[in-house]
Amino acid sequence: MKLTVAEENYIKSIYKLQDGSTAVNTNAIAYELDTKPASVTDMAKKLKEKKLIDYEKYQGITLTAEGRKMALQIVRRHRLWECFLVEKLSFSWDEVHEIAEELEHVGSEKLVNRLSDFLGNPTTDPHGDPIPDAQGKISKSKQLVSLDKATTRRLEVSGVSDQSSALLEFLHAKGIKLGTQIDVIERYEFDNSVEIKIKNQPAFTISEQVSKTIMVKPL
Amino acid sequence: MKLTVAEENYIKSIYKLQDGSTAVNTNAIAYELDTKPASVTDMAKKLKEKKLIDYEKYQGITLTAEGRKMALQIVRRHRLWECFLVEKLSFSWDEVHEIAEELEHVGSEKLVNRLSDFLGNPTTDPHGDPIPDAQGKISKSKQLVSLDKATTRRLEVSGVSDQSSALLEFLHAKGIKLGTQIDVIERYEFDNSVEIKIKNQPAFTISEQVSKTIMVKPL
DNA sequence: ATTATTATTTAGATTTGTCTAAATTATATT
DNA sequence: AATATAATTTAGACAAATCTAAATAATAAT
Repeated sequence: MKLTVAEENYIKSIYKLQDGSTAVNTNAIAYELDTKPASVTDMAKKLKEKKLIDYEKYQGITLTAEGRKMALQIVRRHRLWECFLVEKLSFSWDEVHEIAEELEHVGSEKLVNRLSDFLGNPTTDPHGDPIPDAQGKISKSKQLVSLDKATTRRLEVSGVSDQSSALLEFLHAKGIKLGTQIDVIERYEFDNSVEIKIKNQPAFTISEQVSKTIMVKPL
Repeated sequence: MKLTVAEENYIKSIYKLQDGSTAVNTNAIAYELDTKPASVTDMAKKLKEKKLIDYEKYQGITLTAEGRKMALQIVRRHRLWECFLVEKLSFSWDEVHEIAEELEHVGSEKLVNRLSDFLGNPTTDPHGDPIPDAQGKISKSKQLVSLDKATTRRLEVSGVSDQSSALLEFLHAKGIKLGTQIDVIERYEFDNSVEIKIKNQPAFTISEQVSKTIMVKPL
């Protein structure tokens, strides 16, 4: 079944918000897609008609198996294009999201699979998020910890859990990117800020807000 | 100015049909875009409003300077993606048009220019058509002859002037692709068919209809 | 020059995706 | 439990892009 761009964006948002098996509520989707709750209700009826979501009035939304399959395809396309943009076209980490947002809707099965081959069938995108394979299999989570919860001194940046341009630009400016090694100098309890150091740079402090979004693995 | 996909497709068709300075008529555009003349009239009003075309009732359509600029950008994007698909993702000559038709509407200046760099700034696409540069400069024509008008025996295929899948598949099946060397064995006057030979293959005959679409350069 | 034919436009309707404002249902608070 | 607040849905409207059918203009043929 061929979906419109709008339908794909709804499916993607529902997938993103539906963590585990929680039903997603109208307001959250509206906020995520920068639209109005009433529009979400309208679209919910269409997607239910197409059997991509389960939906009963006032009861929230969950993806059907079919819907989840579609979502994973879209996520796959998005993340593969992000890889392409970063690795082949030398875009920086923080520039790719919006462009991939457009490219992900180009729907040729063959194109996606060839692109994947061309990139060497990567399993994670430049933000550290896993890429579903052609069958829709995806490694469950990043199995990473956010910087504010990490327990070791020396860490490697493996992703960010927020993709707003504002944040990505901030990280870019600070020289924090995928693979960057970080030493935790100090944690300040009064505001949960963290002082960190990246090699060849003076130490600096980041807020709790930011440290919550930086996903790291211990080294 | 950001255009919708529909608007871009109209601009592209008008550019394609408006050879030299001829005004393009409603019916031709409708046929090209597989739509109805009435829809063309509707869109013509919008595009005139946006100053992309000159249009007076019953007088046909021509692009303004601004419209031509847009058209060249779209053509550039289309042809660069075709290069990418053929050269990097190993698509065959006859598969790329439809996919590029979708990719061409992804509108990031930076993306197109990076893509061009990545491909080594090619000047012609896999069909032999010239690619406009970032400033919209394009080498006027293919300066090639169609096979039915060629005068020399030995030729090299440099493009096709028709991009219907039917034709491209036919050529693919016959082993005729960009760069293929052809020897003209015989021309039959009664139906203008041409007997040709490709190395390592038995000779075969193609109709006038087909030979008119194959663009060649003498060797 | 009149008529026939073809091209083009208008008028009114449809679909998709959206919106606002009002009504309804669910949830939280006292 | 009654009421306030928040979430959700309905109803009715709108813009974009399209369509059909009818009307009008341009062109060709007699």
